[in-house]
Amino acid sequence: MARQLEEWISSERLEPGAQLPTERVLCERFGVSRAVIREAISRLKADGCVRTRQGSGAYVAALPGQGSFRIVRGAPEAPERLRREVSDVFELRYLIETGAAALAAVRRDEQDVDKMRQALMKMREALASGADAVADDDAFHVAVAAATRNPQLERFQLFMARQLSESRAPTWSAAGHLEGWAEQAQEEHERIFGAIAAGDASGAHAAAAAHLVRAARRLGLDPERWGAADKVEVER
Amino acid sequence: MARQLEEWISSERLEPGAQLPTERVLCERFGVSRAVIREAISRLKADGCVRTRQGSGAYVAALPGQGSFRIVRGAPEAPERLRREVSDVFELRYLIETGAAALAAVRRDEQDVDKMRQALMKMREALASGADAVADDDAFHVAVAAATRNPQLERFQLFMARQLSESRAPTWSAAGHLEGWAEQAQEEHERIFGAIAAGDASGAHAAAAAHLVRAARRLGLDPERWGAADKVEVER
DNA sequence: GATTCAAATTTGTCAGACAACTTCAGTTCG
DNA sequence: CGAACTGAAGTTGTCTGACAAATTTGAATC
Repeated sequence: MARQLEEWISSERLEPGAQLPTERVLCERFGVSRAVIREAISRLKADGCVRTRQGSGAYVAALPGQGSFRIVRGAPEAPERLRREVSDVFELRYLIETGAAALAAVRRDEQDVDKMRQALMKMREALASGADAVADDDAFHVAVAAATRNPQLERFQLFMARQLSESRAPTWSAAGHLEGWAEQAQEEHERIFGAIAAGDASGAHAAAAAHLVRAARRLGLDPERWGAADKVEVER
Repeated sequence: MARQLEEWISSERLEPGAQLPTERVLCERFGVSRAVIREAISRLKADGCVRTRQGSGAYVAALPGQGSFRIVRGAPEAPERLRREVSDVFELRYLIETGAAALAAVRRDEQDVDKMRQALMKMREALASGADAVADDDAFHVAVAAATRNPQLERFQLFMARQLSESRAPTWSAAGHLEGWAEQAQEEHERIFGAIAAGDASGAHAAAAAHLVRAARRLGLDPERWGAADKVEVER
């Protein structure tokens, strides 16, 4: 229902600042009661794209999707689109996580290192027993983000981890263990950890980059062109 | 009100899957009517951290803030916190936009270049007339993101631009013109544009980095430690 | 012990009412 | 004539009570 309203607003090309029809009008237009309209509007308010003023009306604050960032999933009937989306998200991860690893290497303290070590240990155990360690995989990457001392970065990593935890499933599945994917991922994690613990920013950057590229390959994606993003002249 | 409920859920340490109290109970607990509770819950549903099943109840789907990413603003009475937050967001921008510029240099087509050129021209005019060109500043950065051919990246840029358009205001204010900030920004933009148009990935990366560092300085932030994020060994 | 069925519970929706606030036209006064 | 005041109309915010739809629960039955 809120979805319908949102789409209607989009289709109506209401620009920011424009006033929405009154609740009563919307009730008639959609053939529902005021309570339903109000709940739909409150969802739009939560999304940040509508603001209301008592006694005045409801106004468009921003276009849908700009108030908050969320990863849109392609419909399940479009596997090609989904593949493309996952690939795009991985590229975004590449930009952020490689930089985050480098920052973590500079700013981490003993507590951060401990958290990473714990996650690594759990993954090592899972590796031996053939168990599933997706949660620990997530925890490791979140610990790295937390070590940057940048809460915004940490929250973004947390957010992406949740959106992408399915993408880690193949690595830790039965097939993943057999193929050696889990072992390979573990090795990559250890290398990232080592560089961060040693305070080696460029090493951490490189290790994170290698991890992401290989993770993408394990998912059957094509990360060949990402490299352009860090062809940097070392100026310092 | 929804904010209160969300904080209550956080403070209650309800884990994903846990059931919320019934609406009637929440009514008593908060001393409001069912309609208010329902609107608050519908906001939480929009945030993706609560799901409801008719006849059964409401359940925690994810911890608050993980369903969608949004930049939380510190309360206006805490300028120090706000400064820190803006600084953190700029660091995030640094990671993403420098990489985006490099990718754009590799993937841009003639249409992308046109859009950037147009935004630049408008800013140049604004520079001459002393006008405000925040919108064109936004448009330029969005055009760069669009040129990466990664819709996720573009949407993220769009999202951040909206959150941060206030941070561009000082540059284009009357004071900004007098201080030469607008002119300085224009120069930086031209350099980014030149590198992208020429297909020079590392140049675009460096130009974007310089722009962000200087923009941060114009806001009185301290971007000294960002550099760690791209101390990369050039391996290729 | 397993199944079936009805009652209780819970969310979803509807309708009407009033309070709080905004807007605007008409009125009044300087 | 202009400005300030006034009040009515319109709009959102909240409350109340009711019923529909779905789920859960528990007792009766086989």
